[in-house]
Amino acid sequence: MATLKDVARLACVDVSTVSRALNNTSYVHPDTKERIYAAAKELGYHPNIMAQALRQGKRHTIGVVVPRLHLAIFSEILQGIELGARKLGYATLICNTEDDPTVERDCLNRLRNGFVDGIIIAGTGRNGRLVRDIRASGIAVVQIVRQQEGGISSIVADYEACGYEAVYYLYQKGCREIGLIGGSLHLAPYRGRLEGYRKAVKTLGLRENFQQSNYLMNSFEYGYECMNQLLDNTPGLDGVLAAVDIQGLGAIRALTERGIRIPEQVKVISLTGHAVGGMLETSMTSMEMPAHEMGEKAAEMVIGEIEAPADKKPSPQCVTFATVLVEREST
Amino acid sequence: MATLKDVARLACVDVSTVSRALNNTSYVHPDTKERIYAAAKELGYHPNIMAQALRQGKRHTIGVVVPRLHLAIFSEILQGIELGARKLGYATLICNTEDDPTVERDCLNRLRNGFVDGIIIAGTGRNGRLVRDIRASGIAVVQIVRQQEGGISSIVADYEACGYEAVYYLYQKGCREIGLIGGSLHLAPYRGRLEGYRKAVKTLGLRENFQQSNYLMNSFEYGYECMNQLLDNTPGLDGVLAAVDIQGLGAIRALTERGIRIPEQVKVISLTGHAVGGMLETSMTSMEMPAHEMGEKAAEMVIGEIEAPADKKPSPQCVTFATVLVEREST
DNA sequence: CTGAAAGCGCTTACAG
DNA sequence: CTGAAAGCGCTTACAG
Repeated sequence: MATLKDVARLACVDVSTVSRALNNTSYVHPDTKERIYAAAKELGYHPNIMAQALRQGKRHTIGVVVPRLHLAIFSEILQGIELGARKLGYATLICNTEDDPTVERDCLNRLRNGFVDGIIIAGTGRNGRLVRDIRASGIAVVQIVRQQEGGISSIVADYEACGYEAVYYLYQKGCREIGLIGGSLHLAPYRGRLEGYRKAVKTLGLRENFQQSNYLMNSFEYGYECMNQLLDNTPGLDGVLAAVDIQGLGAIRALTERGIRIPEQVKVISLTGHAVGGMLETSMTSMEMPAHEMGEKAAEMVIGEIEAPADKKPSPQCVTFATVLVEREST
Repeated sequence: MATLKDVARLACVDVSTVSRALNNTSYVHPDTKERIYAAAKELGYHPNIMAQALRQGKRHTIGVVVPRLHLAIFSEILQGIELGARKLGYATLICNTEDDPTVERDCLNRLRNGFVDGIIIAGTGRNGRLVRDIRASGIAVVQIVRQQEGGISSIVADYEACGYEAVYYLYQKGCREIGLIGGSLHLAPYRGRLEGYRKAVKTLGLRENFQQSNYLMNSFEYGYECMNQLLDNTPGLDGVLAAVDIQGLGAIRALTERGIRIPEQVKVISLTGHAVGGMLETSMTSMEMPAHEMGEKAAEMVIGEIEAPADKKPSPQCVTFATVLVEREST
């Protein structure tokens, strides 16, 4: 790899002049400039980002830490983050933790040590202390979807309203025995949806049927298992909310296997819709969060925080997006 | 952020001693060591990776460039890459290009300039020159899935066999008029599958029905549109191969809308199965490549290349994995 | 308009 | 066993 020094030698000037010419950071005589450009081109010069970053203390890069990418809303959010970051001249580095706190810890440590100016995280919730440390050390942090730490900005959907409205929707469609397939309650999104569900069920005078399972939270099996449990334990069940699409697929499979017709006998709605819901044979009604927009907003927020002068960093804020009902064939 | 110097000052030793102690790179008196550890802990010291990398010329990080993550095989391959890299002490930085050559170019340039020791890429095929340049500049490169540049190692599935076997399978199931939904033929995987399809169809004395569309290649609409075209143009169609799962979903939708029953009237098989195929209401028969294993292998290869001494870098090699038929309900 | 020098935070021969 | 020094590749006051 050619370095500044190589270019300087070839162009017969000092490295500082080369730096100034290439960065347009002060006037350089046009002739000199031309010689420098020619030399840089001839050598195929590319600045070493590590050295630049070390020197400048800025790398125009944000890190994104997500629990999973495969069949999850995060891959959609990511597209928004990347777009937002790109618009503002930042690049994006993604770390996928598979919801493993140990992996997450390693990712965060790696990112903090000079890789990025800011971090957007949908965390496992098990590294709160580390996240706070990182923020305290001057790296901008924004939480997305999974809000965990107070005092740190976050972008979320209105999970409670989401659960609440879904119940009302099914009720209005005629359901009177509605189940909820959930997830780990130490995570805000699942907890919020349960609360909304409870509130609605209570208000409507219905029974509460909340079902969890030991399978991996974001999985087909989780939905399948819960659906079977609900069917066994709840005579008259006629509607079910699945926390995420992939659970919904499992639920649909369980219903199909028992010969139960959707939506005639049981209606199914997913509380975290992403594109896949519309592609199914019986397409799935979903509450959808504006994933793309939320990602873009997160990028804007974290970059805003990065670029704010040290004496007036913005206060942490929480932006809540409404979810919207997308009606399809499963209800 | 505390630096080596801060630790040195607090422990009353030279920075070089601190470096040696913390890295266990030569003997340091136990007492000194203890003082240093205490100091590092007290200050919450974390080494600056940029500085380390600049100094050592190694960063123990590989970059992964993929065309998309949402609903694609790449998110599954990624899990394998990450596991393989982690096992060997490397971290992974992911760049998602959305199959846009311009974005890809920027990603590659960013990665080459000091961010990573090696790159695993499933490319757009439009930055071949740049990829070769990067490799020539000493950064290890491995291509995955999409083999584009000769002279650069690659990990692929046997696309031709995949297309060939799928046709034979459908034939043996009774199909006599088999269509293929394809993708961009400048990409090796699509081209290979078409070749296999053609060969099989010819051998069996069947008609060739290859269909493309103008929609985004890896999309539901692509499959939907192609399926409708095939149905309109091919009386007696009784089997169809979709290049990727998501096209298969579109095809199934098109069939369902016309009241055509799967698999009784038309059988559907996907040539790039990933987990979603098994989760559908009518689960989809697929040719599956060992995505996880391929990812892990790619990580091993690129790291092997990184760590080989400069005088005996391994020669580029191409590893081909067999795809396996997973029979489900759509055939 | 340009050069010489210092320094970002680290590692690593070289002495001792 | 430890310190002083050089240097990775860059940028940026400071002179001139």
